[in-house]
Amino acid sequence: MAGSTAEKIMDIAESQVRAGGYNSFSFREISQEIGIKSASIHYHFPTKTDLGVAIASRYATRFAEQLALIVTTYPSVNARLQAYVALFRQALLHDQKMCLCGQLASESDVLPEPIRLETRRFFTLNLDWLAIEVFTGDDAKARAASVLAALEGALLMSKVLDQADLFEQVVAGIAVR
Amino acid sequence: MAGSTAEKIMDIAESQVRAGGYNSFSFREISQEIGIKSASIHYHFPTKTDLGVAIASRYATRFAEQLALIVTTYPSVNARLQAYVALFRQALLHDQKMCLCGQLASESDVLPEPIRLETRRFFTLNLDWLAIEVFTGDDAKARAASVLAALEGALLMSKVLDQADLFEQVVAGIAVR
DNA sequence: GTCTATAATTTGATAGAC
DNA sequence: GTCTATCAAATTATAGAC
Repeated sequence: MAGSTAEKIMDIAESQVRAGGYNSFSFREISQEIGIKSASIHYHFPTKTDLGVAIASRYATRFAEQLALIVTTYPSVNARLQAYVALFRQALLHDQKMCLCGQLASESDVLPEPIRLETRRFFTLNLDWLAIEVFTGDDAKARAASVLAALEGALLMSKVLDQADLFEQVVAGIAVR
Repeated sequence: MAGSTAEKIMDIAESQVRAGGYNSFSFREISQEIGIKSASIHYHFPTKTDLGVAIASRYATRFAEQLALIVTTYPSVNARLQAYVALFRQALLHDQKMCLCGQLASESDVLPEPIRLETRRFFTLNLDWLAIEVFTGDDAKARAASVLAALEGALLMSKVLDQADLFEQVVAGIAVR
């Protein structure tokens, strides 16, 4: 866990949210894990909303960077889709947790508005990317929605049932055409 | 909102959880909505965990009853799948919220064990039903997982983006074979 | 069954010293 | 940047009167 204190705070906050949701993480838990006092966190992130926006924004931006990298790396739409699926697989295997924005989406009704907007940004940028860089034709948007829904749902099921192979079973049904 | 006080409590609790998650609902909010004091809720449900188990168990049991009804009503696997999808569509359109157990699944890491078990029961009974009453063949389990993941993910996306047509786009890609 | 009263804990947040 | 000290609010929960 390298990086500045602010980055450490964000790393732990993201981990907590992905485990139990926005209302499940606290400044005190984060501070104890880092080894500082909870009051010190307010120096880096004045309010909890500020911290929530920061991790959601970072997550969406990092994802967008990965998507851009996929486009420049793979000319084939099949390879792009495979690499895209791998992004979600990593979330499950490496972190054994939900997609951060999938988690936030489930509680979007009670999120502070700025956090909800960042969460929406994640979903729209994913849908747009799939509908432009992977799928073609009249039903490109619909197919994009199907893929993203399947991946988010697969993460959800794999998490609650603690069965990583469920994710692979769902992934096996995903194809470009 | 008819029924006994206990049922009213469960109705409101379920609504709150489906909106913002398990850590987002409180005895005080429920009591204010009903018009009693929060202490009175403890008479019906001694602890918050008890209430959480009650609504998760009721949700899973009701769902199981619907599944049994579908089997006796429709002989065709196509019709069964269509009726199954309609169960999730109702959750979105009528309540404009997540599936209760989909919501609980996302926070399963921080749920009290009895609630997590009820949540798991919902998913296993759905997967088992789909793999027996709708799909056939070697990949029946995989196809069942794909359908449930797509539906849960579709609810998630439709909720956060506030676009009910996203659900229909995903549903359009679901078929028996 | 519901009430009042209260306890014990946790939470996000601020002020000011260092 | 981090600390101590403190605050106001919300939370689940209990005891006992009615």
